[in-house]
Amino acid sequence: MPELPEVETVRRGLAPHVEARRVLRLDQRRPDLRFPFPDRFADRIEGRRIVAAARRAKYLLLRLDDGWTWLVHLGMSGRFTIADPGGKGPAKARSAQAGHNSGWALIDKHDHVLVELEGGVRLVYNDVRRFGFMDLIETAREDDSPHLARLGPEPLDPAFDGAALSAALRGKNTPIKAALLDQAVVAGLGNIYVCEALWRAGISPKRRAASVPGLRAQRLTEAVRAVIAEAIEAGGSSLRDYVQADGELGYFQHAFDAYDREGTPCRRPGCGGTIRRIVQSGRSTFYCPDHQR
DNA sequence: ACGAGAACCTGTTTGC
DNA sequence: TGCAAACAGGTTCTCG
Repeated sequence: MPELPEVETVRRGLAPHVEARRVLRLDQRRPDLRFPFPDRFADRIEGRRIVAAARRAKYLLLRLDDGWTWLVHLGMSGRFTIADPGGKGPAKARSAQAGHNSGWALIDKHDHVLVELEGGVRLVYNDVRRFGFMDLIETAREDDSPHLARLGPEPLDPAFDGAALSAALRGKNTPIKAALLDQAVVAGLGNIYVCEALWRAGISPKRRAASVPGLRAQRLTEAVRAVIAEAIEAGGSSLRDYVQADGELGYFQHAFDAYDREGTPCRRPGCGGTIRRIVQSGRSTFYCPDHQR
């Protein structure tokens, strides 16, 4: 899934196509994704104008002109793309497994929400594993919504500094790897970028979170910031499912130093270590035992 | 109260 | 070659 850089890339891809456009039709093709859709979901969006495409952590926030925000989480395999009226490009990127014709050209069986906007713009939300979800929240009170209320700082926000991270990690016995995946500590990191940030900061993923204060925490915030900024710059990572809004693939995966590099030489100059894979709270961690302490 | 693990769902890769 | 187990970017709930 999409971690913060991928969601930001999707946001940037969608924004010029959706902003200031009215939603003419929304076709919700099943009652739920990870959770049920809110009541009268399509009715409450059809006829509204999308005034802005924003993002908080891994949430895409489409601001509507009636004071509500259409919240989208892509889960592990969600894609939100611009459909090409000609059926090429994104349709191809969505791996056109035989679908059926619904008046929207050929659709995939995992295309769960189809949207038609003014000007002939069509959006497709596709999600194979259905871990994603959508909701409608009041824009003025969105910070109090259950989805957003407990999120920590954005990694690129200046408020995310060494002192703030130290404070968030205080008293935590869990490994630093797990702590960074906690969206209340810092919002938007996932398995890949946590591994990358720890590699850069030279911190062992097994180290107790509370033992990363002061200078180490400072270095860690800088590593997180750099990894996230570079990944956004590269248009995100393309693993199995992820594609940008226009169906193009991201490039950051070519820059991984740790993630999915088990058994390969550590790329840190002069290190000489070998990347190892371990499992922490049920998920793969990739790190270099030599320079990550 | 905290932290580890399971559960949610489908598709692809790996290993015997 | 074939089949089954392992694994995949996230979040949330339960259990100890």
